Amino acid sequence: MAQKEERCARELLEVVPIIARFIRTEMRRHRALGLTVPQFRTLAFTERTGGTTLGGVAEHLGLTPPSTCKIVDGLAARELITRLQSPRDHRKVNLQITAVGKRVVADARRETHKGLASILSSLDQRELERIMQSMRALRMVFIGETVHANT
Amino acid sequence: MAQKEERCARELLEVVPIIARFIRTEMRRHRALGLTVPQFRTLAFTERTGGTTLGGVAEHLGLTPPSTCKIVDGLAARELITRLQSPRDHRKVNLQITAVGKRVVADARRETHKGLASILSSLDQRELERIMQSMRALRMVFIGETVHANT
DNA sequence: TATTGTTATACTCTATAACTATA
DNA sequence: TATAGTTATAGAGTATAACAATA
Repeated sequence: MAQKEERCARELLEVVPIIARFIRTEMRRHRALGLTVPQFRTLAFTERTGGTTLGGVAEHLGLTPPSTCKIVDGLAARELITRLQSPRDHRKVNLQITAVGKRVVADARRETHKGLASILSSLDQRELERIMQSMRALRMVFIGETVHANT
Repeated sequence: MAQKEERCARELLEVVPIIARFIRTEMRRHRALGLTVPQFRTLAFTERTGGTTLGGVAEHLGLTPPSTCKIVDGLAARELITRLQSPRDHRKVNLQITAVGKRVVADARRETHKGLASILSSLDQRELERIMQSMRALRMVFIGETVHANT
């Protein structure tokens, strides 16, 4: 056995990169927004947590601190995020999404959802339901694996 | 209506990047092989088609010719692929996977499958079946969308 | 003139190594 | 001494624009 895992793995390896590329392109298409996927995820995480640190973002994204730092650099330069020394521990940096950041991430989310939904519209309700259940199952196992923490 | 598409889109937008990152990391982990995802996909496509052209790969990956050219540069430098002027149309370049390329892509595929399958092993048979069906449905709609052609 | 591929240039992602400031 | 973050450096992905060779 473990044969079904094997076949399932093959499907994921074929299909996930295709959808990932679609998302990336869609995210980039709306030029006024112009977010990359990690930038989008960083903004969304910072908003969802109501503020975090660089280390928190790094763990969420599964990236090293230097990589994360550069992504945050870009967001801070565009004033989508603020970066302030933590008063409790001066080594830490508190990240907060700005009002503009909130608007941009909401717009990017809406536009990307629209692009995805338009493709999904050719599937019937049963298939959509199945995909949602699959995504929930995958999220659980992959998030359990891909270190995570909110600091 | 269109509400289920919308929720399904949201799930995809959350979960796909996580799995994509896992695949990328897994692909890179086995350093002897050291393939990136587009390199892997290029090799796999070249092998599957029994030979293709640069334009063929570009369409398959959904990338521009210059981007594709650079990816092929890297593969050719490592002698995983050969690049020869087409005898019928001298503008075209025929790509062929080499023996070493075949070995490398097979190893990368096996290792990545192993990594994915080990995570999937915590899911039961019913869930795995559902994921496979979902992936097949998604592949159909996204490949229909993401231009494709084999030259 | 249109097509195929390449080169030039530029930006982002991502990593490792080395460094600064703070605890 | 250990931790949080940054800077330096480097390789790969990706795009647009400009170009060469061929049809």
